[in-house]
Amino acid sequence: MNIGRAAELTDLPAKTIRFYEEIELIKPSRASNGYRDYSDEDIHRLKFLQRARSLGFSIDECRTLFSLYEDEGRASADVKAIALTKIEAVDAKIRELQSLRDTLSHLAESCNGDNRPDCPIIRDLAGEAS
Amino acid sequence: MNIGRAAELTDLPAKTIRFYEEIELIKPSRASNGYRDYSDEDIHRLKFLQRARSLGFSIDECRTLFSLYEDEGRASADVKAIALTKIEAVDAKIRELQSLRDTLSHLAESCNGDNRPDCPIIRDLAGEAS
DNA sequence: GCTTGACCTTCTGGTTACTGGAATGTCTAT
DNA sequence: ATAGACATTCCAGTAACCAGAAGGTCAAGC
Repeated sequence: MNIGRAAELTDLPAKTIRFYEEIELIKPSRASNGYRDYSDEDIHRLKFLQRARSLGFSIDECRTLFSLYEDEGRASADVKAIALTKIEAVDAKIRELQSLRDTLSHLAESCNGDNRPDCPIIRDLAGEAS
Repeated sequence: MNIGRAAELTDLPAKTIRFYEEIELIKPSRASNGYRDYSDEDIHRLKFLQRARSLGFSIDECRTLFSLYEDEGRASADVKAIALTKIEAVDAKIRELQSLRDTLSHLAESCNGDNRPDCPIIRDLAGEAS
């Protein structure tokens, strides 16, 4: 099937699908007219990618997940380890953003938000003690 | 003063300081030997940038904050609006990450993490119903 | 005067994961 | 024959830098 149909089925933009081919995540065959021709197996891989990416895994992690997927002798511990590492990274990011959020709200709350120029946010950025 | 000293004072890598010049956030003068020469005012601007970036403001937002900083007739409401918008964006990102985290922990928890190949995480990615 | 090492310069290319657009070719239907 | 929807490749741009190469400058020590 053509790339347009593959895009529909996988919820991925055609551009992205071509990109995945360029970085060798998939290797669809070509029809006689030069158009890419996606098999059900290709679609399956693309869906796998779509899901993994939406779960926050990087392209490189997707490669690893792919190889585990294809490895019938895999240990589920290896897959779980990747997931746990990702969870830790997400947690760290959340903590970072929450701390950011706290600082920003403190600053915003202390600002009158009126017509006058005096502003604790600007003072903070300028390094002046509040 | 030289870029190395500016880097020390502002907690920014020299590479980053050169980059900020390239995108015209600062315009240090040059000494006769061609070396960049940073004034106290330059350092002040760099520190402002460092702080604003660490608070999560984009380079473009930094430009706006700079112009507000320099505008003696600014309304603090304008600054506050930027901060509030940023807080909303941070909140949205946090919510997104938390939802991600939930999905990932569910998957991880349901995985034995042993030597056997059977793995609900892989099954999920492969689109198989659990 | 010469060397060494630390510092500076510019320039190019890489990072992540795409996205947009131009120029061109193909298919399908009227 | 022509229009419109699709496909192709290739180039460039996004955000905010970082790494490294090739080379110039400076201060200290011998």
